[in-house]
Amino acid sequence: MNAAPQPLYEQVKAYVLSRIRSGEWAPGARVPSEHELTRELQVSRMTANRALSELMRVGVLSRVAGVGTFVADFKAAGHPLQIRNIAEEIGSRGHVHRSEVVVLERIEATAGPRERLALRREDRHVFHSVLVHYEADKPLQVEDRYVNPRIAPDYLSVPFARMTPYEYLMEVAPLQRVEHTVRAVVPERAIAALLELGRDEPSLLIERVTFSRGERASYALLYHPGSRFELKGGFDA
Amino acid sequence: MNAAPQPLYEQVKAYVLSRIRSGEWAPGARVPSEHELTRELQVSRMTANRALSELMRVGVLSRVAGVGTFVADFKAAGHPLQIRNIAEEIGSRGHVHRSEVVVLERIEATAGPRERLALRREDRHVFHSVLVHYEADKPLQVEDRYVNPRIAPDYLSVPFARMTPYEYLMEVAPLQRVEHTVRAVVPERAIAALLELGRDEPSLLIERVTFSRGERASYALLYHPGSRFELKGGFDA
DNA sequence: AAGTGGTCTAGACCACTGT
DNA sequence: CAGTGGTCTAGACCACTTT
Repeated sequence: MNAAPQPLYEQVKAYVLSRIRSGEWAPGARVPSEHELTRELQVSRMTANRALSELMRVGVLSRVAGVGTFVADFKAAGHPLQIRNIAEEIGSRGHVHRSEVVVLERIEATAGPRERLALRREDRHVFHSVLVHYEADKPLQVEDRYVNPRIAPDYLSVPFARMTPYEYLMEVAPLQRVEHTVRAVVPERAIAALLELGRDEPSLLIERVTFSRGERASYALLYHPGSRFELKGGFDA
Repeated sequence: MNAAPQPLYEQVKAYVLSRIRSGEWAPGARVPSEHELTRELQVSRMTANRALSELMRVGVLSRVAGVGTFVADFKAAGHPLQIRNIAEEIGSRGHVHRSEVVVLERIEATAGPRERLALRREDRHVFHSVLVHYEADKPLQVEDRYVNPRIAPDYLSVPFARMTPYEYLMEVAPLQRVEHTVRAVVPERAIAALLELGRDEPSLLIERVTFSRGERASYALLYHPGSRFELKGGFDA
């Protein structure tokens, strides 16, 4: 995987993340202090500090000066300014990602995908997949995706048990541009059921069109439970 | 060496940012190396490193080991979540903006604003305003805002018939940083009524904290009708 | 060879928290 | 009071790039 050894602080991060992932350190639990890590892992305090600080920055840990470091209560948060692989995002929060394929098919292109993928008249079909992504066994995203067959002709035979559609598309089609729209909606019943939402519970919907090699590669509707998902961002003026 | 209010590395960041803002260091220009900053600003190399690394992380600088540090090229595409004045935004769509003040008061700080504005113990009160912004006579945003009195002591006497809270705050407090969170919610009844929403209609909620002069200036809850509002963005990879 | 950023150490002082 | 995280220093070694 990576011939070069990881930096020490990355090893410390991995150590902490693995303990969180295994459930050994549950949300709210106390994490060893910098001083303790210094002794346990034979690293300097600055190195322990860097590891814990970075994990705090990405929301995995919560630190209070004078008190200690704790596993953060998890609240799923995506970054509106980045496109991230949801599997990676969940992993970086110290949780297990799992996905289920609900639909994987080739269909006649309907108006919505047709328009957003800017299909030509002779393109009659598109690939269509619906997956549910789970974070710690709770549904976090329903991914309703339409794929341009010109870009990914082998889409139907991708082993989605082992990789996400996002990962596959990144492999076969260099990402050029992304456009997205964020809305609050009450999803239709089928989507709500997959997200295990109650009646009239709101959902954060991200509509995303990706471009590759000058063409529209994929059009995805990403539904998230309003109660468990938020987009975070920030910037300096 | 450090009796200043801001940490040293923040001062170094401010130093670099001010030179970039003034145009002295244009995009692509070389920024002093860590070693040079060490001499120029009388800080240790680790401190200079932290400042430059953090500025790289947020996209202001670009660093290449063995080469140097440079001012990053501006991104061609805008951020999906820009801070915009809602009055301007509505105006740019060719519609009439109008707003109504529902609440304008000084209240005892409760836990939410207290935490998000990082108020000190001696700060007991905050300013609180609720406005409804209309686009072509339809409510587009309910702005529920808490303001740090240290930053805007005259907030209660601002003529909000003529300017938005956003405009006023931009005048009295230079905007330094913004953090926001986007969620899909069903708003409480009072908010829903102001937005003229039906029961269980979803709303896109933007929570926004603004920073000025190193302090948290304002904390706003911006509710939008899910059926009539969306956030759009895009960028090139 | 000289300069750069990336990392790491072993100390240090501080403000704050809990007991 | 002892423990915590936040910050800071003055060194150090490394891999890398440019001259």
